[in-house]
Amino acid sequence: MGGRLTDPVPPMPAPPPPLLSRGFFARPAQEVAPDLLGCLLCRYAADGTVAVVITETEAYAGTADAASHAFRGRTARNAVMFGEPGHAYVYFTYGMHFCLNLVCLPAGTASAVLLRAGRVVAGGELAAARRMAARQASGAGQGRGAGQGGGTGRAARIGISERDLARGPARLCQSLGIDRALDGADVCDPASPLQAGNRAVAVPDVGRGPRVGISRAAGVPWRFWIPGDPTVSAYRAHAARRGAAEAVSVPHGEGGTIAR
DNA sequence: CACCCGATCGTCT
DNA sequence: GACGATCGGGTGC
Repeated sequence: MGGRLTDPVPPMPAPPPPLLSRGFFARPAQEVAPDLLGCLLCRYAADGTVAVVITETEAYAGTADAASHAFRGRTARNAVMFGEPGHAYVYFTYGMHFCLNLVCLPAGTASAVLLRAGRVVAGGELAAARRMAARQASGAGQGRGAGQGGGTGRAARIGISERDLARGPARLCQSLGIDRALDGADVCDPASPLQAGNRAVAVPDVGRGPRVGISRAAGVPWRFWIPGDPTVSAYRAHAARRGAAEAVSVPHGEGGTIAR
């Protein structure tokens, strides 16, 4: 599907609510993360606009945080995290997914907030189309898809519920059409393809608990969410390494540095 | 509903 | 040469 080159570019909607300031992001990630709940995230693209209200976030404290991509210092991949606050740090993971972070603290320090989930409030159809395309592209299920509904199989069924459009960090990126091309985008710039706006909904309460899917610093409660919101993703502990021997003792006393 | 597993490849050891 | 800041489908209780 998708637009033809002759399709007119949709007009940019009126500017979203006041954008978040650079100063908003120039704070520790663990302070910014809960404050981002309820805020808007708008993605402007040639094929349309999609906006979400942020419902779940996680803070990563850079070189001081063993779970952060910046823990071991600056590399080509995480360079944006060491730059100005208010920019997008987008990374590719598991060979097929993208995740979006917003950089915190002044340049020179690496810190960021991972956006784990959102509620789509504009551009739902486009978001659903992107989600479907992504699922199809990754060869959903056991190949063989072509056999049955193949040829005419178009939109006969709606495979994605509204709540699942941006439920999870990779799904959120799919719905918003975010990939590495947006690494470094300034979300405080009104001319940017990705912008973050002030709170669009009240957030009377904030849930807090351990971050999802990490193996190091697994107990640190730096995940934040809007309690009761159905778009918040499910908690998953880090997957145990398959094939890894269980009782293997550390060959060379790693010391007692294992924080549990 | 709670696990379990495979897909897939860039990044860092 | 492992190991992921994941997702979706499958199995089993």
